[in-house]
Amino acid sequence: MKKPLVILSGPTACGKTALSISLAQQINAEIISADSMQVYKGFDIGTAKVTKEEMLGVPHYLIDEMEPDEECNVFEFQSRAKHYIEDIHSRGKIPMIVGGTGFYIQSVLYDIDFSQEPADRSYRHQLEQLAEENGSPFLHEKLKEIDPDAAAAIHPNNQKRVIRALEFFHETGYKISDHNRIQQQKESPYQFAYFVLNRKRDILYDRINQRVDLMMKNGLVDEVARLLDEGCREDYLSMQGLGYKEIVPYIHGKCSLEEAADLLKKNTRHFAKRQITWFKREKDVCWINYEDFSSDEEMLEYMINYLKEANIVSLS
RNA sequence: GGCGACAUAGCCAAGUGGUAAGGCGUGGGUCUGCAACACCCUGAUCACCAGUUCAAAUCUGGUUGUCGCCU
Repeated sequence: MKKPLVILSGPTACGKTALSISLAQQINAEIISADSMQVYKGFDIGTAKVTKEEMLGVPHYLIDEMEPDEECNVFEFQSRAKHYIEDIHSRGKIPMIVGGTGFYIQSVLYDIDFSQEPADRSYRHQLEQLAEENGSPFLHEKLKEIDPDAAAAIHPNNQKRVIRALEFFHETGYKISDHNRIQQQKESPYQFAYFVLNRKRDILYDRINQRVDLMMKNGLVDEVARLLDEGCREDYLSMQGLGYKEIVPYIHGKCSLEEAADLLKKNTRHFAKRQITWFKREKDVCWINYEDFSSDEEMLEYMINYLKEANIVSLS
């Protein structure tokens, strides 16, 4: 029998955190965060990171695990998450992945194979140089020669993906389109339930706007200033997160506070929309539309019943 | 009441006779080692009516509305 795994995701600001803790308490689960930004130490207000108090004693992993100058990526996330899942299982508890980074969730849920040798950066830099000099479509032409399927699937303007496809071929000798095809057919090694919490669009957008206002009130600017003081550089991956890349220009006097806040709201709304698009094509998800329930208790009850039927928690 | 200006998609906005740029927002989508990333797609017949003309968002007259100035 496959081991159980519960996933709770959804767009930013939909209310995942509070729900996840209630659910974890009820089914005796421990939480693994699937959030590409909450892994960084010191990035608290802008990432709406769970506080110790909010955790109510539920163990959390993959939060505050990396330094701001380190670079998290799917592979890194996947290997750490797998390790925690195993550990939680070994103690007879249920691992619960909570967070909004769909790609990270996917990597663990389907145990996607990233096990090739880590990229030697020089080839990537070479390609970036080439793109710089000859334009992005030039690389796309090269990709067409070695992997027409990948070239057809990736837009010529999407330099990052074109480079990755080229890099993959360079490293492994295989076409990334073949690799992807195989990975897509994988079945999950887990007995899983994949909840996606969502709200009506206009309500979600309202919540996002209000949350940004709250972040500003709670000292987001101070947090960003402090990170800069501590030596965080603007080009760190960690500083590219929402709430950071918008505030830095304000601190450097390049825009007004209001402009920065408006931009942050807008970017966050766009992000939420992209997340929803991602979940729509993820198979086997159980949508939890907030408005369909008359209370949080009713919603929790529904989820627990679903888990029972899916044979993830035992009937009792 | 008089004079003047303006009236183009949800918003901003180009276009002054040949059959509607662009930006933003919105909506949809792609994604398999940077994913809170990167990338793609998405709309109007130009306030209304009448006229001039082969041809009008672009010219003329009227109507309505908005803004400004004047009494």
